[in-house]
Amino acid sequence: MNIGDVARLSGLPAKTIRYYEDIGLIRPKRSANGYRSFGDSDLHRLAFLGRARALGFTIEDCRSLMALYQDESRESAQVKRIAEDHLHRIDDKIAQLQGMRATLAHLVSCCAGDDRPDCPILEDLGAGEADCCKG
Amino acid sequence: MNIGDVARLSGLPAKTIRYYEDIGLIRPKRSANGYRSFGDSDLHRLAFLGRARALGFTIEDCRSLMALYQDESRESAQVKRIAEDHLHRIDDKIAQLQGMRATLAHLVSCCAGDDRPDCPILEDLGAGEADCCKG
DNA sequence: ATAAGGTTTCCAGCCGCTGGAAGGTCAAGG
DNA sequence: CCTTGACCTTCCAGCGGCTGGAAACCTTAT
Repeated sequence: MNIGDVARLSGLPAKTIRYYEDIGLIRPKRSANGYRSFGDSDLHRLAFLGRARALGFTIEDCRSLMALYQDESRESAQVKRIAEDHLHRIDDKIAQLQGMRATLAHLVSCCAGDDRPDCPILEDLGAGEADCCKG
Repeated sequence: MNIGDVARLSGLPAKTIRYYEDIGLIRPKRSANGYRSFGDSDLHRLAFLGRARALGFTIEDCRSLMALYQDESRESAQVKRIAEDHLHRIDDKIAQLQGMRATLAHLVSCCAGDDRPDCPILEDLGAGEADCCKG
C-alpha cells in the first residue's frame, strides 16, 4: 500500500502520516522506488493513532499508549493513569471555556447590536466590569 | 512607566507586551535610553487586551475590537457580530470536548486500573469500538 | 512523447507566546 | 570609582501538530 491508500483507509492526511513517520510513531518500509510501503500493521497503528488523537490525547500520550498497546506485560493502571490525567485536562478546559462562554453570552445579550455606538461589550473590555446590569 | 511596571499593573508578562508592540497592538514611546515608556493610555489598552484575551478572543479579534473601541462612529452591531462568532466557536469547542469527555470517561470507568494487562481503553483505541459493554 | 496523477524531500508558516543569550542602563552600597 | 544586581534592549529559536507549497521523481495511460 502506498501512502494515498492508507490515507484513504485511515482517514488521516498523507501529510500527517509522513509527519508521524518523522517523529517516529510509525516505521513503514520502503519500496525499491523509494515510496513508503505500508503493511496492515502500519495501517492498524495509524488507525489507533487517529482514534487516540480524536479523543484529544497529545502526541506524547499517543506514543506512550502505543508502547503500552504493544507491551504484553503492561499494567492497565498505567493506561488508566494516562487517560485520567487527560480527562482532567479536558475537564479543566471545559470549565475554562464555560467560564468564558457565560461572560461572553451575557455581554452579547446586553448589546443592542444596532447602528448606535453604545456597546456594553466594549465597555466591559475597557473598564473591567460590566455596566450593562447596573442601576 | 517602564515595561516592568505595566507588566505588574496589567498582569501581562513583559514578553507578551513586547510581542504586542511587535505586532502593532500598542505603540509605546521610547525614553532617551531606549527603554519603552508607557503612558496611561498604553496601560489602558493593555488591560483591554488582557481582558479580551481572557475571554478567548484571537489576536485578530482583539485588533478589530480595539479599533472599534477607539472609533466613536462604530455601530454596536459590528462588535456584537465579532462576539457572537466567537461565542459560536466556543460552543463548538465545548461540544467537541464534551464528546471526548463522554467517551473517555466511559472507557476510564471500564478500566480496572490494576496490575493486569487487560484494558478496555487500549482495546477501544485498537479496534475502534468499546468492548467493555458488550455481552 | 506527453500528460496526469501519484510520490519524494525540504523549507516555511500557522497561533500566541515563551525561553534564552548577549549586551546596555541605572540606582544603591562599599 | 567600582561592583553588584535588577532592570531593560534585541534577536533567534522553539513549543504542538500539523499544513502549504515548491521542485523533482515515478507510474500509467494515451
